[in-house]
Amino acid sequence: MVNTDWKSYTAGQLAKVANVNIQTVRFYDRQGILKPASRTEAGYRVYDKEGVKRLNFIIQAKELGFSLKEIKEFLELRVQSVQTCDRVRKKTTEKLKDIQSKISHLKKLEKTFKGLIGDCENRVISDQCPILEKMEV
Amino acid sequence: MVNTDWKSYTAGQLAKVANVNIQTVRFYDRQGILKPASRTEAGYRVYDKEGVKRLNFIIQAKELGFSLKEIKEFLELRVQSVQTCDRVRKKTTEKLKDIQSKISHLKKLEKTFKGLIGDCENRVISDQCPILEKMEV
DNA sequence: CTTGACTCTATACCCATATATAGGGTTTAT
DNA sequence: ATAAACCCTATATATGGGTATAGAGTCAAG
Repeated sequence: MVNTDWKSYTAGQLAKVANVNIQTVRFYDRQGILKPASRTEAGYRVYDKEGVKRLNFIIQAKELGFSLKEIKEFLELRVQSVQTCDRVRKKTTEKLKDIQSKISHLKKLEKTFKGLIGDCENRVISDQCPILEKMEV
Repeated sequence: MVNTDWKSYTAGQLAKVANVNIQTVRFYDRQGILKPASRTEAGYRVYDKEGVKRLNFIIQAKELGFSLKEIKEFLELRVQSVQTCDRVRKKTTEKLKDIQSKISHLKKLEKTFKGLIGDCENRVISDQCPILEKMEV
């Protein structure tokens, strides 16, 4: 029985499914955040499903305002031994705070935007910047 | 009675309170997102509290993954007339979706990170990337 | 066994977002 | 009235995150 769960992708195919430029895939490889599972004899990159997942994670994290450097750190976090555990917990806890702060800021922004839509519907006319007016920054 | 609520800031003072480089303040001015309330005779930028709010908003929004161009659009959103209303509502609704999608992604990430800290505390050792393992992207 | 569509590396280029520097004017405290 | 500490503009440089191009190899279909 063949493992139908194992699908491989060339750099170009991976780029296509994730809707990015092939150069971006190669760039991420060079940055050390999207290494292929292997290479063919001819040197072609071979990615598996993990690669797809990884690339999608990178794209998503970028949209959330994390830098490639931070994303690299995320992807490198792992509890390989009891020794590394403390370091990982520290780093993770730190990043968790970032995440929670982003969520809370986004929620404020969400509220502000909803208010703006409401004003819009009620024809509340004003020349002030409603975003700044409403945000209790 | 003097209006003690009206405090003014030079570019340098504004930079200081927001903890950014003064060049950044000037850069944002040039980009049209942080225009001073006025200028002195000598051409010095004069900012008021609104400027402080505005700069803080810019910094925060940048952290949430919005570009200066998007931030500019945010700050320009206003219901000045019934005519502009539809455009504003459309734009705002669109951006609201962005915001909500970011919140939902961040919540997943939050969950993943919490799980990772838990594993760490329970000494769950693994060589896999826990972030990708746990994320149902 | 060649043609078209891929792949590779290396290198150059690009845009957004700053930061630094040069050269000069202004303000303020002494 | 002068020195230190600001401010200004203009311009050059830096950094992150790609994107494009050149030159060459690989692979599958006809």
